[in-house]
Amino acid sequence: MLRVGKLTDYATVILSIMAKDKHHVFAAMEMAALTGIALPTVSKVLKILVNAKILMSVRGAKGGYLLAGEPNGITVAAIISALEGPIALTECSLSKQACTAASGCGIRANWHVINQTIYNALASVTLADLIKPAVGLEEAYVPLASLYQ
Amino acid sequence: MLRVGKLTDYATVILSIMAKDKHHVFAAMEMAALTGIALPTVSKVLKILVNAKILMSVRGAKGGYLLAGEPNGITVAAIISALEGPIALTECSLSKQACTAASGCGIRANWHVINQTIYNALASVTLADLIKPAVGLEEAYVPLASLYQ
DNA sequence: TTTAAATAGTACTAAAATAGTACTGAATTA
DNA sequence: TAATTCAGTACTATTTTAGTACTATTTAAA
Repeated sequence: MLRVGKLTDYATVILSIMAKDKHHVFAAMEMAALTGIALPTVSKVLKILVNAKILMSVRGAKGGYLLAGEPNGITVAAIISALEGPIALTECSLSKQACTAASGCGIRANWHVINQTIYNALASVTLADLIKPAVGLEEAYVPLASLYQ
Repeated sequence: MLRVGKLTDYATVILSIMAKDKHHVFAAMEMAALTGIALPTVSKVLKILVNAKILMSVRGAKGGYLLAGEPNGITVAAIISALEGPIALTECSLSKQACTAASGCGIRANWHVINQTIYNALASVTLADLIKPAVGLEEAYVPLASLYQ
């Protein structure tokens, strides 16, 4: 439901490995070996992360990649945005008159609130949190409905 | 980023229209006219919603569709699940030894927490909320990070 | 200075998911 | 019994995503 692509998944794994050894410069091939992901694919993900300024790259022999900042400054929202593109909700696919007449627009405004809320939530979790041991699921409850009361 | 398909979008529009006129039996063709969505597509969405027990159907002449329950009992999570299938996170796409060795698994557990949290949040919003006027964005802040402290 | 190692960028191909359509069958009402 | 309307299935086309290939550029070391 919250569909994130495989590349995003790869990115979190790659970044987590880097976060645990912050000053090590990882070559793409090294990362491919560590994760089991094919080299061209790892390479693609790494390039995307550099463009998003989440990673820095060092070119030439002995080059590679390393985190551009501290793990607690890299948010999950930033990682997802880098891989999945700008946060685009479903754009209005109804004709404008149908939208207004059929009361679709008000719904969409509410959708936007929900999506923004979820984005904010993801922006509050960082790579540093991600490499901590997982918390218990029973604690993971955020009542979004309170926004509507 | 939180990508929901077009059909899910259609579903929210359709359900909102129905929620505003709870006892009216809407024929598929009527709904197509109201929304501007092509009849076969509306029909497809309606059938899916019936299977998910979000809608009831009345067959035969003068038949159609209507809500199976009260708007405040139909959650956004239920609507999304109906259209997008069971909430499937990205399944582990790394080899098992790489996963364990490369510390990917701990990350995935954290992913699961985040996804579950977002699901819970969506489960707290109902169709009744969705047809209310939208709330201001500045209020829409849910600090997920608190889970990690 | 040359060679090897490594990233940068672009473009392409293949596979998967999604959206939309068509058609046949079954139920209900008039 | 005829007309209306939903039920179900299967199919096709489109779009998105994943993955690959290739060339250029940069840097370290021999």
